[in-house]
Amino acid sequence: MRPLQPNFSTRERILGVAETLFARHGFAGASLRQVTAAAKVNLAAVNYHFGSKVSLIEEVFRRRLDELNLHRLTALAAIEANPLRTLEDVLDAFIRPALEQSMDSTGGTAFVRVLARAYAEHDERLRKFLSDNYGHVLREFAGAFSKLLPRLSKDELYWRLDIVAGALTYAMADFGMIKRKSNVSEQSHREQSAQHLVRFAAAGLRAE
Amino acid sequence: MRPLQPNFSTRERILGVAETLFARHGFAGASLRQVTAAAKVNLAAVNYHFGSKVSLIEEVFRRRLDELNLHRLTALAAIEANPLRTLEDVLDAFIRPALEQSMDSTGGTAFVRVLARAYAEHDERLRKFLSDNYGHVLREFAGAFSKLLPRLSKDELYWRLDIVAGALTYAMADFGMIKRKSNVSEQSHREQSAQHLVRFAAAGLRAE
DNA sequence: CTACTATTCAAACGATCGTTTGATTCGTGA
DNA sequence: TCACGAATCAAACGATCGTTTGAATAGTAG
Repeated sequence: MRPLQPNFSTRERILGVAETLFARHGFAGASLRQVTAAAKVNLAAVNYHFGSKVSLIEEVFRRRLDELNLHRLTALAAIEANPLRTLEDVLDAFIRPALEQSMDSTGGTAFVRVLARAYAEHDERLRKFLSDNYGHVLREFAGAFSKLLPRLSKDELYWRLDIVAGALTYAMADFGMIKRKSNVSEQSHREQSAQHLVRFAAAGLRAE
Repeated sequence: MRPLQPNFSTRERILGVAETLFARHGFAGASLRQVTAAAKVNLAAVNYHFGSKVSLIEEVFRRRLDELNLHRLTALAAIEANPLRTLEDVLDAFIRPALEQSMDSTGGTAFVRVLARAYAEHDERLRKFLSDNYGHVLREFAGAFSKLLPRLSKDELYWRLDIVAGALTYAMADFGMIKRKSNVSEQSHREQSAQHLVRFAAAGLRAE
């Protein structure tokens, strides 16, 4: 038995369905009744396993972001060991883990849309949660970019990184016209996406 | 008297407050009771003047987008008359009207955040409404970009325009780290923003 | 002034929200 | 087998949701 260890199946099923429905209808728009019905679990299971809807939302983020940002930092560390590293390398260290995760079989596709929603939400609690738990990752990358773009002022760099983050979030969420052609695999589609984003972002960061 | 012309004050007050609260809490997150309370009007006034919450949301978009896209098309037409037009000119025609509107005194700041939410929402009805009413504007701009980027395939162009749109939406919504310094005017802040966005987007579109 | 419509208002509708409760079932250690 | 905590369940809580109703008020045309 696993005392104090909540039922894995129920807990994971709730997290997966919540991720999907939060991506589709937003945090306020997806109700716990929809979530639990789709997950085929009892309504009370959410409060039993997570305590509240807010905690469930935070856990949806934690489950993906812990792994994602670990991969990002690992990739960044590997890049920084190379003295010949380029802007494209650093961008790739940031973008590729996100695209790879969004490709995984356990439904990471929905999570990038949840992330996009988080950007759109101005909810103070959610922003504080993300900043408290993952702000250091963004700070590390900002430092790496700063070294590679010495001619940019700090303000200017932040300006551009903000745009890059927005474009990345937007593109990854698969908004708009980007549609995968049926004759290219999901794998190569993501590979192309990463190359596009890296090239586009590098050009923007280097402009002028 | 103005028969069939709803009370201007009440109607406008609802639209303004709704825009602010939709930007802050989302379409599902902002209730009609919050809206009408903040607007100091009766709860039933929303259904009286707009019919439903969905219609109110659409009217919030229509009020701003009619004017915004008119300005965009006007600016584009002026640009296209010039045979020496550049990519930056077309981008400016798209970006500047949005930034100018977000600067106006009647609270356009909130609207760009509503727009960002609309991008994040996957709501089919809302997407169809926007596509039906304003899709032709995007199509016109895509044509203008296409002429200036003849070496890009149609797919490649759409890829990049999608990223540009994402970056623009994100940046305009004032997300992340971009903060106006207290010693620069709102006017020059927006001017700088437009220049940043145009420069960044042009570099990305021209890359490779 | 009167008649009529446009508008505002308080109140209530049924539905759904997140959360809590208390009983029941499950699963294992002793 | 028994006991006990973990987990699930149906049911209900009060609150809030969007919407509707019917009466009260405002404001003008005749």
